[in-house]
Amino acid sequence: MIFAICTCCTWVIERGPRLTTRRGSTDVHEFDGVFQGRQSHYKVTSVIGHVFSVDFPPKYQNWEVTDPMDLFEAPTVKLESNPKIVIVKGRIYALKNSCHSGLGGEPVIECAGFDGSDAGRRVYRARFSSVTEKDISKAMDNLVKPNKNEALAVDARQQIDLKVGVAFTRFQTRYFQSKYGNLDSRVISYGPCQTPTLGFCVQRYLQINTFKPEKFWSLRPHIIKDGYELQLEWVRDKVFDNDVAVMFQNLITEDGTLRITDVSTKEECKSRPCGLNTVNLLKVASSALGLGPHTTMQIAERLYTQGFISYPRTESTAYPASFDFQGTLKSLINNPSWGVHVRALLVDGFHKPRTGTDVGDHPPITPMKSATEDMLGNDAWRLYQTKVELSSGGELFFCIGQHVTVKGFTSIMPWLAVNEKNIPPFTIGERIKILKVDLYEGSTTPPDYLSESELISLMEKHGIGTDASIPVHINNICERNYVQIENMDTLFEAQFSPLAESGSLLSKCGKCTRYMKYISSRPSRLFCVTCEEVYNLPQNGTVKLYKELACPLDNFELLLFSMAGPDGKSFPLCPYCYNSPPFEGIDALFGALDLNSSSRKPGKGGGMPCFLCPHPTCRHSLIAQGVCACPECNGTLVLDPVSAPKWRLYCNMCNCMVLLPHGAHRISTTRDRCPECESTIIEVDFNKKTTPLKGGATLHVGCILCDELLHSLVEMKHGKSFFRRGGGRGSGRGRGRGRGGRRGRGSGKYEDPKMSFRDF
DNA sequence: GCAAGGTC
Repeated sequence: MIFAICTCCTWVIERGPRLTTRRGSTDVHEFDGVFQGRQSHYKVTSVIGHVFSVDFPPKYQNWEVTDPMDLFEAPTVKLESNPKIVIVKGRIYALKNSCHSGLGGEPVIECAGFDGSDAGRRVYRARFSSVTEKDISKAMDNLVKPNKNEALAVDARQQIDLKVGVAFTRFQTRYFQSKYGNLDSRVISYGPCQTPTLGFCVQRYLQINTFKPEKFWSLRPHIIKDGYELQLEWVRDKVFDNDVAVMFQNLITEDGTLRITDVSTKEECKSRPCGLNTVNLLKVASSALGLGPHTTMQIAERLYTQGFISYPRTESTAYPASFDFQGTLKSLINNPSWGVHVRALLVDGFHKPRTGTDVGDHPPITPMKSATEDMLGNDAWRLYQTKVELSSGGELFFCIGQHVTVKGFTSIMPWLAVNEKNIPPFTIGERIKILKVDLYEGSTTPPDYLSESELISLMEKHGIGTDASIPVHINNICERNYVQIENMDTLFEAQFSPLAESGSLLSKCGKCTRYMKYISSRPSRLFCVTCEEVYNLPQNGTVKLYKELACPLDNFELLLFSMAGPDGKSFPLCPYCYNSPPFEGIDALFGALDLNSSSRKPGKGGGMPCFLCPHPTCRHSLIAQGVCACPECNGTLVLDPVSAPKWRLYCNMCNCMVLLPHGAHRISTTRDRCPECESTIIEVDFNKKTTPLKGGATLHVGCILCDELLHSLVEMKHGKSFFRRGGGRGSGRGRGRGRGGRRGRGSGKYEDPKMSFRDF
C-alpha cells in the first residue's frame, strides 16, 4: 500500500509506528498496520506541490510567429512541475491524497503508474481537514473513490487560465508597447487574479484623484471641571454650512453654560482573538510590522521549516475540537517574554480562542516551539466606560471617559490595547460654565492610498487568489512596474494640491506648451499635468510669472522668484533649467551656493537660476546681467531686474549687495565692457525730477567702478568693501575684474563660458 | 517575456 500525501502532512506520519524510511527526493516511510481489517504493509510517501503544470507545446512559445487568437484553439500539454522529483511507483492498493483538495488526487494516481483500469487494484481517497491521529483515523475509516469530475473541473480551469492569460498578455503587451515609448515594463500581463488586484489599487487612485474636498465646521466647547480641562464632542459632529455653524456658536455663547443631562456608565468587553490564518498574518505583518506579503511568507516558511510555527498556509481561523492546546502551551512554558503568562494559563485554566471558521485545510497558525508570538488568550479584556451628555443653547454634546479594569489578553497583545482617558465625576442637572466655544473649520479629505493590508482584505473578500498566491500577485504588480510607490506619491501629491485652493495655473511647459500647475504647499513646486512631470522650485519666497518670457533653451516660461524679506533677492529662473542645468559642471561650480538646500536633491536639480546661466545671448543670463566681480567672494554681482525704484546689484553666490542710484527710471546692462576694468557698462535713465545730470539730462552710460558719477551714487550693503577709497583706478581694476576677468576663477573648468556652449 | 496555484 502506498500513501501519497503532501509534504506538510508527513510529520504526522513520522510520529507513527515507522519501521523504515527510504530517503529520496521524496521519502518513503514503511510500517506494518491494519487496513480494512487486514494486516497490511504501509508505504507512505509525499508529493510536493502540484505534480503537473499545463502549458502550450513548443511551437506556440514564439511570440513572433504565433497569433494570440490561435492560442484559444491550440493544444495544451501537461508537464511535470518538478522533473527532479521521482514519484515512487509500485503496487498500489489504496492511495490517499493530501489534505489539499486543490492538489487533486488524479495527478498523483496517474503519476504512480495506475490508470484506474487495472483489475484488482483499488484506489481510494481519504479526506481530512487536520493532521491529527483522530482525523486521519476517521478519514481512513471513510475512504471514498476519486472523483473524475473533480479532476476534469480542475483541468478545465487550468486551460481557461492558461489560454486567456497567455493570449491576452501577449496581445496587450505588443499593443501597449507599440503605442507608448516610455512604457517601463517588459510585459503587461493579464490574469483573473492579478488584473483585479491591480484594479483595486487603480480604483482607489481614481477615487482619490477625483475627490473634491468640502468645507465643514464643528463646534468644540471647552470646560474646566475639577481641574480637568475638557473639550466636548458635538452630537451633530459637523455641519457643512458656515452660517449655520456660526448661528449655533452664537446660541451656545449666549447661553454660556452647559447642563449635564445624563451620566451613564457601561462595561464593555473586548473579545479575545480567534486563530490566525494566512491572510490575517499577512495583514498584521503589513500594517503593524511593515513587512510585505512576499517577505512575510518567506519568513513564515523559514519559521515553519525550523519548527517554530505550524504550517503557515491555511484559511482556517478555528482550531479543530481535537487540538492539543495543553501540549502547545507546555512547549512555551519557558519563554522569557510570555512564559509567565503561559504558566498562569496552565495553572488557572484557559479559554480556547474565539471560534473562527474551519474551512478544512489546516489548523490556524500556531507556535510550536518557544520563540514566536503566542496568539492564545484567556480572559477577555474588559473595558469600563463612562459617557457624559451635556446640552447648551439647545445643542447636545458629550464626553467619554475610558478606564481599563482588567487587561486580559492585551497583556501579551499590547498593540490591541486602548488608551485610558480620565474624566472627573459629573452629576445630572449640574451646570458648568463654558470656557470658550471653538468653531473648528475643516475640509473633507479623500481616503488614503490603498494599504497593503486593505488590498489583501479586498482580495480575500472578492476571492482573488489563495492564501499561497496572494503574495505572488502583489509581488508581480510591483516587480513588473505596474505600480511604483515612490513615483505615485509624487504624482498624487502634485495632482491633489491643485484641487485645493492653493493650486493654480502658473506658466507654460516648454514640452507640451500647456499651463503647468503651481503647488504652493511646501515644498512648493510646478507640476505639468500633461507630461506628468514635477519641477522643484526655490523655497522660502514667492514665485510669479516673469513677463511671459520664455527660456531660449527649452521654451519653458520664465518665473520670477523673490526671496522673503526687504533685502530679498529677486531673480528669474527657467523651471526646466533649474531642475536640469543644461551646462555640464554648473552644479559643481556653483556647489557652494545655497539658494534652496531643502528642495535640492543630491545629484539632481542643482538649482540653476538664470543668474548662473552662461548663455551668451539670452538677456537674462549671467553673461547679460552680470556686472562685475563680487568683492567678497568668487561670485558675480548681477543686476536685480525688478528692483526698481531701489535698483541694486546682488551677488549670485553670497549676501553681498550694492545699492544703485535710487529713483532711476530704468537701469539696464549693455553689451559693452569698461576698457579699464572689464566690468559691464550700465545704462541709467534718471528720473527727470531728481536727475543729478547737468541741464536736466536723464540718460547716463558708464562703469560703476570707474565712472566718477556712478561711483559716487552707489552704496555697499552686506559687505565690507567695494570701491577703491580715494585711490586710483588700479585698485578698482584689481578688485573688479569684470565679467571677462572673473571667468578664470574656481576650478578653471569655466575658463570661458562660450567654450562650454559646444552643445548649444 | 505569458495564466493560476502549489511549494522550496
